[in-house]
Amino acid sequence: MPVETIARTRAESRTRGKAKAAPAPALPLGQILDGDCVERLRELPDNSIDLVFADPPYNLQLGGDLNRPDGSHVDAVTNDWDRFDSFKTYDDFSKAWLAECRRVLKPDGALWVIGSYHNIYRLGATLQDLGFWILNDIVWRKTNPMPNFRGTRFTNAHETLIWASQGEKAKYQFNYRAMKTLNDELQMRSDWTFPICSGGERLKDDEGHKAHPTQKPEALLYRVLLATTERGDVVLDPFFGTGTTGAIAKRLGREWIGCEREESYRAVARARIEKELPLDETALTTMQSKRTAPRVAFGTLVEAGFVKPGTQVFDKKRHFTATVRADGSLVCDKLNGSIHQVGKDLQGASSCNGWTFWHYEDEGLVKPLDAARQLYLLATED
Amino acid sequence: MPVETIARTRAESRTRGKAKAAPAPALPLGQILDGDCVERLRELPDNSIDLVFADPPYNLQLGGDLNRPDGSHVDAVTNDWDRFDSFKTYDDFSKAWLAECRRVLKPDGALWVIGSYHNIYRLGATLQDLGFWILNDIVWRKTNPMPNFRGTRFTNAHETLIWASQGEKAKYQFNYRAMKTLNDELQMRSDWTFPICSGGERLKDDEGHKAHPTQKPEALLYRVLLATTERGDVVLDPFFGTGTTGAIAKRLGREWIGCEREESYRAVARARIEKELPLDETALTTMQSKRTAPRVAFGTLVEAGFVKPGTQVFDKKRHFTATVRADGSLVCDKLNGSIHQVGKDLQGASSCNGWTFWHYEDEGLVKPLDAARQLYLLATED
DNA sequence: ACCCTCACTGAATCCCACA
DNA sequence: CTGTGGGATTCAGTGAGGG
Repeated sequence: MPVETIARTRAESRTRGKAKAAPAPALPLGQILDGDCVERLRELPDNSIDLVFADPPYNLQLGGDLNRPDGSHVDAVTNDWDRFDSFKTYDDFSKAWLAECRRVLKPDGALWVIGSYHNIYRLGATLQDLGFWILNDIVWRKTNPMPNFRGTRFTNAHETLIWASQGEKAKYQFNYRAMKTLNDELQMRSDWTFPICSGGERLKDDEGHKAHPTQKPEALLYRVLLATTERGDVVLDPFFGTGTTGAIAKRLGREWIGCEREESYRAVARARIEKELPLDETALTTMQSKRTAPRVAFGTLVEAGFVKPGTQVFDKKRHFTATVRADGSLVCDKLNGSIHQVGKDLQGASSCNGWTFWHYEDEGLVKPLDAARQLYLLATED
Repeated sequence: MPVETIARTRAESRTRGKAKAAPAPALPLGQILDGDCVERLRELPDNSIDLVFADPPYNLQLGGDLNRPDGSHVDAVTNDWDRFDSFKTYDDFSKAWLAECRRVLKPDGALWVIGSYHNIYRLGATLQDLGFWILNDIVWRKTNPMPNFRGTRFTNAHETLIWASQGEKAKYQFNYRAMKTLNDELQMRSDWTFPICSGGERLKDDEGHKAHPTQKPEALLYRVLLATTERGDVVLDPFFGTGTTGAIAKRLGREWIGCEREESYRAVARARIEKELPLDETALTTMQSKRTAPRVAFGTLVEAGFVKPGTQVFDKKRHFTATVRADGSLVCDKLNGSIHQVGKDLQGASSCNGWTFWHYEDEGLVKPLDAARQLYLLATED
């Protein structure tokens, strides 16, 4: 059975009953609602949202100041919006906004929440109490977490996301194939590894201070939206902050609605999303492709002329350089083998994704081999 | 200095107030209590346990004859449970055994629970409600999880552990230095990677079927006990299963108590622990934190001639220079006081560790004062 | 251009013995 | 109980600046 047919059959068999072409006109798409999210959500119609992504206050309850061993001061989250008197207060708050989310979500919609050990057990229990059905919990492993400066506990190196449907029997969107492709043809697991949001991605105010204390990395939202929405879906973020959800939704061709109480955050988010450009049709189609993306061997790209034998490939820091041979193997000094094998041996690592490890130059730009694979997939699709 | 001596000295200097040498005679050390854990825990004295490790069941239908804490009978299979009823029952059950654990734990004891997204949010919220204070949550990343065969969700590749103390202000045992050593001199993080329990480690019955459906890997218990107990501590496991906790406790020189309702599991556990051999003294000695080392006043080093009065000391960048006086105080311009005080004032910092801040020259080499302290400790041991 | 050093930073429930 | 003060404690990354 041709893969395309399989895919179309699956698409046709879906019964989420979305009306993509004509979303309810009342929805304030592409807007950041101003004010308390529970109140503003009340104004939205029932059954109108495809996905909620929520990054609520964590209720950190920090003690005194904290200094690094070098004496410098740690800039902690001490904002008013993160202060709650008790678990009861926090649970009541959670129940209120989760219940509104549940109402505005379509029956086949789904919800993501993110938190740390301070609040995630409250949130998880509350959403279960409300009838949400947990599909997975996801661990975001930080490659560069803040250390535990006093040596008192384990380094808190992860945050937790919960993905839940409207109920045990409810349908939900999961783009299995897109996730498997993204993960080099292995099933996407429940542990995701990303750096924290820093560098150029971290939004700053005019004085160079971070615009928001807890800005999330775009890669996280990218994966969430790619995994659990379709093009044109409406994504709601009740704690919009500086608008990472909106920016990535726009990039991926999804509609979005945000709620945010702080005008300073809203202003940053508006400017940011304004600048964001949607990916073009072809890129989105590839990513979203309903056909089963065939597994592509590197050798196929060489065969097809997308990578020429003799091409020099190198890692990002140009510590290693290898040469592509006609059969799709690499050679570097005395080592030779697949792109994965050689990358692994050179680094002395236990494994290596050659698609992302090796790079080549194309029109003066350095690109990962994976870019060639995408081009190939684009060209051979029809 | 032999490590044993260090360890003994440090252990003696600790003030957690344990009575290691003579644990309460009533404790059934090295025994697997037969029956419902809530009932059997009631027979244990208050404040007698150092650590609880619990791997509670979440498929409550396993037992078949489940009783609510109020005594009413629940037939999980035939009763038409609604969601609320089922969560309520599970939460009541959790509350019952967690409360008993809380009672038998010493004030400075701690608790571990392990679970998956099915039950961990209930457990985490319940233990918080009871007053336990979460110290970390830990993600066990499985190197070889069961794939999601139907491609409907992310591969569920982890389980979650929660580590909690008796309360916000309560003390707890954390062997920071041992963990850092175990992790190649980097702080141990909150994500741990282990394979699932399989191969020779997986206990089988006579017919080759696995003896217990959820046997945990020994490596997991090894790290838990190494991190949060001392030698001689009493570890309680209320859901003992095939006794991984007991086996590793015995191996690591910890005392243990188990509860298990199923005779078949108890039999497997007894045989297993019987065969387990404790590690010897030398192997059990772990890296100790400086925090537990005997305290040496800087003046003692001056008295003992390890640092001569009049010695010039300076910070690493030689921004500051001070002179050692006969009483072990430093003087620099108009400032004088302890090595810590002067370092602190000179930098305008909130605190300063003079041992590592100040340096001196010895045979042409620049060394921190801490080097002199180490020499003194070596020379004066025993 | 490249390398090296230094300064800075990130959702953090972050000390403890002794007087 | 509180207050005092000794002194233990950090990883990956970005970016600026100098050589």
